Amino acid sequence: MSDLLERLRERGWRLTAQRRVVAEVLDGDHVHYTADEVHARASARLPEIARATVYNTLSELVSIGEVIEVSTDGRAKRYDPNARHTHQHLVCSKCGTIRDVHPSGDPLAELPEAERYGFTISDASITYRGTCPQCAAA
Amino acid sequence: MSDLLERLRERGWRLTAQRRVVAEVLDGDHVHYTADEVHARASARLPEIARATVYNTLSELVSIGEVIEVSTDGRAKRYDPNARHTHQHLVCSKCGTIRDVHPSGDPLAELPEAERYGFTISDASITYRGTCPQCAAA
DNA sequence: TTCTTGACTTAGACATTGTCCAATGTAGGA
DNA sequence: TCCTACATTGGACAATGTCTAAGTCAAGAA
Repeated sequence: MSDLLERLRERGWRLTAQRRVVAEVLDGDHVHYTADEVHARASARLPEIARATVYNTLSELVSIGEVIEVSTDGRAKRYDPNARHTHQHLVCSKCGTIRDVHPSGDPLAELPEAERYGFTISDASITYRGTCPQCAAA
Repeated sequence: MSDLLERLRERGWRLTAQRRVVAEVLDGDHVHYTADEVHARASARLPEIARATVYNTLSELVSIGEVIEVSTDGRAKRYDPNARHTHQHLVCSKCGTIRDVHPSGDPLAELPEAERYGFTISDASITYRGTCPQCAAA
């Protein structure tokens, strides 16, 4: 994740302790925390970090494309740092767990011209829903 | 939409004025209101209808599969009454307009077994994002 | 190194969306 | 018509996110 900090610096960002901590929390694959979870984990390392700062930093990371915002259920948005490799999401309807998955087709190519209504389409995201093994066993 | 009322009656639902009004508001294709918009439109016909009643009725319609809940942006969920025909959604990133669309492939079939992580998958939804003609012109 | 400055952070008020509950009302069967 | 279980109401509450004014600080300049 230090390369993320590097990229941020190249964009002229001021590297504050708060931003560093948020970036560290988001480190790793298959991480899909809510803003609140990011705040909780960041607080563990930097107790005085403000909620607003976490929201600000997450929004900035999303706007420059380093992190993807995932809203699967109308509850809290989740933040997915694995933005450099296109992938889709598999969500457990019961516990809300999210996995990154890689389907075979290209959904963008599968939308006929007649179904585009003049839109300029930039992106397609697929959400698979089901029950995870843990919840199925319970 | 009177057939919806008929189906509800068959399920043993009590047909109250409030439920009737909510069903009427949801009548038609390409309708994707938020709960608040449903409430506003229902209030126009039945001024004393409570917010909680609208939420209750919408939840019930979703749980019996007459209406689909769509959360495209982490803001308010939208309610899509066109549930009997499977379809996907095309969302304008600027104004939030939603259109129903029908891509060619079957996303469920495109998720390899190795990418299912033991989940029992029940459903796949695709959200296309882009800019609608109106917003592109502005 | 120290200074300066504009960007960053903070705390808390506020906004939006959704849920819950006790009291009241009523649809539909007896 | 009367009963009663189910539905509705209104308002409190909860969860998530946004905004603002005042204070703080990273990083370049001198």
